[in-house]
Amino acid sequence: MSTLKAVRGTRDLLPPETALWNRVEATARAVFARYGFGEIRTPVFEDTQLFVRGVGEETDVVSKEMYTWEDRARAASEKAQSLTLRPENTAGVVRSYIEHKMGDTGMLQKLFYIGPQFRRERPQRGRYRQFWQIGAEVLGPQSSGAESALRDAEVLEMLATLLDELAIPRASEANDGKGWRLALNSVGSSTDRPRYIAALKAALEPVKATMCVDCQRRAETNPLRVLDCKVPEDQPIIDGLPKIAEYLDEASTAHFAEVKAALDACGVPYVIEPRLVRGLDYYTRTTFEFTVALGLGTQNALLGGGRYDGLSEMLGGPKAPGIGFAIGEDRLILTLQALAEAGSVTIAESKLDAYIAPMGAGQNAAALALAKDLRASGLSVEVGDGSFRLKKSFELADKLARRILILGEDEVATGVMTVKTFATGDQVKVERAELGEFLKN
RNA sequence: GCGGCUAUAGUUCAGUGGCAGAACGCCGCUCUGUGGCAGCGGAUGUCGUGGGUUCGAAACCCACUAGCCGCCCCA
Repeated sequence: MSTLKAVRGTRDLLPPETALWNRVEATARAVFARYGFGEIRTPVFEDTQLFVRGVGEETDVVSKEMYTWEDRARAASEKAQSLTLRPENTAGVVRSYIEHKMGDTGMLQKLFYIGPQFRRERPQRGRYRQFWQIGAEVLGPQSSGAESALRDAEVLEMLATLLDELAIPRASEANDGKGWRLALNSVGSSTDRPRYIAALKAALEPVKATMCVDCQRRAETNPLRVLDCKVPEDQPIIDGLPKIAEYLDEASTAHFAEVKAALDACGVPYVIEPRLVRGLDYYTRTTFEFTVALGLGTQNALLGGGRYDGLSEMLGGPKAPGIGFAIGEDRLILTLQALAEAGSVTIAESKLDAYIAPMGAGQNAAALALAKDLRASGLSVEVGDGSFRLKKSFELADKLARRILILGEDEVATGVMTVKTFATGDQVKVERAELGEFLKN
């Protein structure tokens, strides 16, 4: 019988790496809390229609990357329902917002989530079929100010703060651009965008034959993607294409200007990227992407997001403008690991406070009882086995803990423990009553 | 989904048709209450899976699976 393995594109996260995941999540939670966000947990699978209507039927995510299946009908009267593992979480959050009538509170909703998402793509470093996103959404009725450029800037400033606190450097000349970089654009309102796409298509018509084969295809299927082309020969042509900025209406132009002004006021660096187009249909106005050229290869988008003023209505809900983002947690971890490898951040390996080495199996019970007391006082403690030779206990202890606590017949009888600190090599006798205090230093 | 590279010990890898290897790690001993350093010894294993070629395959061929790189797209 062949052994079973994690299915393609999925993986096990094991200690000690999970400690890093926990640290990242704890940092994110702490930052989100300071900005007034509360946690939301939505189901991992939803009605397929949520993504078809929300994300967009023609997007790659929906048209070819979803895990979709027919739920079984258990009774003749019941209809089989098409269900899908969530490929992203914004649609689910907005569905929940509508379902629980959060807009009726009149309050601005600030929600964050941390959880797995699923897309059936070809796996690669930084791209998995089950991957994790840390995301947040700000949305509400118009009277709550959800549409304000202030919210865009606040979200972006929060992200800059989070990355700073995770010790991911900002890109600069000093670090050869090996830090994070915020690319910003506005794709206009839901009426601006179709007008722009039509103009783009028209402008491409006479010149596309001279472009690369990929662009010839994109000109037909998805003209916006032509802007992303990296082929050097195509750049002059692309530079001559209409710019989205020329197609923004007055309100969108003003909104974008306000976002930029607020970012300037907060000291958040950004680069306007007129070519930044995002693949999900719900984006309007502000779109952004944080990239980092470190540890990710071509999957260098660390997080992405944007405004989605029409999404709630697309899902049959009330008008509820909003803005949100999703961080690729897997990619964030890869970035931190690459930084650690380069020595610019340290991923602290956590050592236990003490390792108790009973001398002989006869001391095992006393060792466990001592461990219980020390653990109750908040210390992290491992208990060795009395049948191990002392040399082996020392070797194990040195790997696992900062100190070794030797528990032989003498120590049990006198109540005076022998404690050795590995870093200094100091060995002292400590009264059992003072042991907890001693080990805390 | 397309193209390419790769798969050998716990890990990183060497091994171009003739006994399955190195380093690190692991276990034991030198050393029966003292780790890190050193010396000596030991075990590493479905050579990714299945088939084929061959007297003989880890190696050559085919298929499959998985990872990685690029494309598409995205987090």
